[in-house]
Amino acid sequence: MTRQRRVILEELGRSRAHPTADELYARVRRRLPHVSLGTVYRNLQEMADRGLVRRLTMGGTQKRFDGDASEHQHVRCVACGRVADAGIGSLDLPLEAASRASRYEVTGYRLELLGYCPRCKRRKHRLTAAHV
Amino acid sequence: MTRQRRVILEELGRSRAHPTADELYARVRRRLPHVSLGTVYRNLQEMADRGLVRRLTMGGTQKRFDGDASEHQHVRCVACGRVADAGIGSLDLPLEAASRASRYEVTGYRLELLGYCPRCKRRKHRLTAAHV
DNA sequence: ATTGTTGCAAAGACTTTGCATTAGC
DNA sequence: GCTAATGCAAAGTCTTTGCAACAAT
Repeated sequence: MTRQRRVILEELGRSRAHPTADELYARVRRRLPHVSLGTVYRNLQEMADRGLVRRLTMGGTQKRFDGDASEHQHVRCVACGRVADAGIGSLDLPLEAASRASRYEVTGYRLELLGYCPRCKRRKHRLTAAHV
Repeated sequence: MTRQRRVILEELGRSRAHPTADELYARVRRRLPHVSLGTVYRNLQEMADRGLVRRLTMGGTQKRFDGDASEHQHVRCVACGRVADAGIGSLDLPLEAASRASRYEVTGYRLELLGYCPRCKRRKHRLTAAHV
């Protein structure tokens, strides 16, 4: 447990914003100015493999990270890309039906809710390609 | 409507495999040996914007494309990355509840089912990072 | 002392783009 | 002939990695 790793975990845990690696890097850098992006990636990778944090594949081009590793769903703002907890837990999806129809053995799912964040709600800009 | 665009669309429509851009490129190349990857990307982008094809953000690192633009769900094999139609249409998810809990205006969702394809079903390898 | 981690920079993987040339209508 | 699309290659974006120096136990 190095200083870097501790600070990375702390900053991730403290953020409610599901930051991308470089957003987290910026935060960590305020406390450890000489930390490198590679270290941030390496630690996130490591901790995701151990199940301490979650790596989120949302619709944008960058991965996001969540200090809360428990099973829960997220909403992404299609206007600005912001991500938040959706406040709903696991769902009862027709995995059986999907298994039969696809001939796969369907064992789980990944869900991403889409919408407009409080800030973008009113002035709904056009979707920018970057976030779709 | 250029020759390239026609062939790209044809090959995408013909494939049931939800190919990545480079997989599609390989197929198109068999018919148009001098086509460039850039052209494939440009046309896929263009046609996705027009709603003629769908660009799928699955769990892997590459985007995949679907010649069937209608609303339907997909399954991805966590062992080999293969993608297939899940055989289920739209779902009735608690978008209202999510809206209230998150303060977003939740208007839609993106779902990806996970499992093992027929080929990988038996010898379930460990998940490779590339496809998770 | 040993082992794992860091910083740095370079390399990788995937996608987009500038530009002169060519094809479509 | 005019406009839009192509091929090529370079550039971009995000992420991973090799390696010598360094820190943790």
